[in-house]
Amino acid sequence: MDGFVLRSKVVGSGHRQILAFHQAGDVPDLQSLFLHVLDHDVTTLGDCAVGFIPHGPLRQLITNRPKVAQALWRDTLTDAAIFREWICNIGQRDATSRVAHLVIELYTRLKAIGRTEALSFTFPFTQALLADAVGTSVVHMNRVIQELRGQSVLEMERGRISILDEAKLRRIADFDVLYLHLNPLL
Amino acid sequence: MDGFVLRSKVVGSGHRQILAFHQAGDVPDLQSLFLHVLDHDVTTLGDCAVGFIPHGPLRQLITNRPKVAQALWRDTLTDAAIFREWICNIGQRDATSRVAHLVIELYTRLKAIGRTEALSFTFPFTQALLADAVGTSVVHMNRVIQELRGQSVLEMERGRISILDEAKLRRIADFDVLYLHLNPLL
DNA sequence: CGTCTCCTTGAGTTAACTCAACGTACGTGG
DNA sequence: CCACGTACGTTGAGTTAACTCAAGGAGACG
Repeated sequence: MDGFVLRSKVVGSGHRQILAFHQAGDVPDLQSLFLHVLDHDVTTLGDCAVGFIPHGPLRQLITNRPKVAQALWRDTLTDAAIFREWICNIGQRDATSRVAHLVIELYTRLKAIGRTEALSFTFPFTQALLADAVGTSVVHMNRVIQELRGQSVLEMERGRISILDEAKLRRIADFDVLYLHLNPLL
Repeated sequence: MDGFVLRSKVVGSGHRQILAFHQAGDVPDLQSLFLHVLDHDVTTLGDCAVGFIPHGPLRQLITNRPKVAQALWRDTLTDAAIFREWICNIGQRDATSRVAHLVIELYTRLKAIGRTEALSFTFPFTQALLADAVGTSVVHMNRVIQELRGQSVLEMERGRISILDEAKLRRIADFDVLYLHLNPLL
C-alpha cells in the first residue's frame, strides 16, 4: 500500500541478487500463489504499509470470479515481462546503461501511479542496493553514479532520485517502455 | 511437442539475449495470453513439431474450468521462477558457472520428461547460442567450454551435451533444483 | 563524543571483450 | 568429383570494463 518491497536471492558465493522492486498497488505474493514453496526472499525496503490476503479466500475468489482471476494472472505476467527485461539489462548492457535503465523503469512505474514529482521520486536506495540490483560491485556502482552525475543526467541523494536530462538518460538506458505493459487495453 | 523453442530479445546495441528455452510439453505462448502485445521473440531452434491453440477457445476453457486455469497459471509462474534464476545466474556468477548452470537446468528439465539418455541429451546448440543465453561473447564462450572440457566435466559435440562429472558440474554451477518447481504436489 | 552506515578514492588485478585470422566440416552446384 | 561457400569452432594479441582490497571521509544518531 505504501513504501517499497524487493525480491532477492542469495547465491552460493554469498552475494545477493535483487530480482525486482515492488511499489504501492503491487501484489508480490501472487508469484508464489500456485508454487507452494517460495524460491526467493521478499523484503520490505524501509518503512512500508503492506496488506495480506490469505491464500484460501484468494483462491476462492479466483475460482468464482474468472475476470478477477484474469486480472491477477495478468499482473503476474507483467512481472514476468519485467524479469525478462532485467535478464536483457544485466546480460547485454554495460553498468552505466543498467543503472540508467533501472532508474527509468522505477520512474515510469511510479509515474503511472502518481508517485513522482516532476522528474524526481523518493526511493530509499543505497549504492549497495543498486549494485545488488544490476549485478555490479559497490565500488563500481559508486563510479557509475559519479559518471552519470558528472554528465548532468541524474542526481541521487538521500533517498531521492532526480532525472536532470531525460532524453540523454533514455538514450543511455536503451529504454523501451513496451515491456511494462502499462496499458491493459492495448 | 518436439524440438526446442527459444525466447529472445534484441537490444539497442544489436546484441541478442536469449531469455528462455522451451521443450516438448511447454506452452511458451501462455506468457502473452493476457498481454495483447508480445514484448519479445519466440523462435524454433532447428526442427520442431509445435501445436497452436487459438486464444479464443483457450480463454473459454480458462473461464469454464478453474482447475485447468490454475494449472496453466502455475505453468507461467514456474517460467517466471526460471527467469528469476537466470537473473541471478547472469548477474552473480562467472561465465563458467553460468554455462554449467544452464547445462544442468536443461538436463534436469529434459530428464523430467524422459528425454535424456544416461547423463547426456540432444540439444541443437551452437557456441554462439550459448553465448547469447548467458551473456558472454562467442570467443569467451569457446574458452569456457574448453575449460570445462579440459576439467573432464562436460563434453559438447554436434548437438549433444554429455555430463562427465555430475558432482563437479553441480559444484561449479551452484545449482539448486528448487526453482524449477518440478513437483506440483510439494 | 564515539559509533555506525554509507559514500568515496586509489591502486593493483582479473575476467571478459574486441578484432582479426585461420581451421574444419559440410553441403551444393558446376 | 572437385571447388567453393557457408557456418561453426579455435587461436592469439591487445584492450577495457569491472573487480578486490584497503583506507579514509562525511553525516546521523544516541
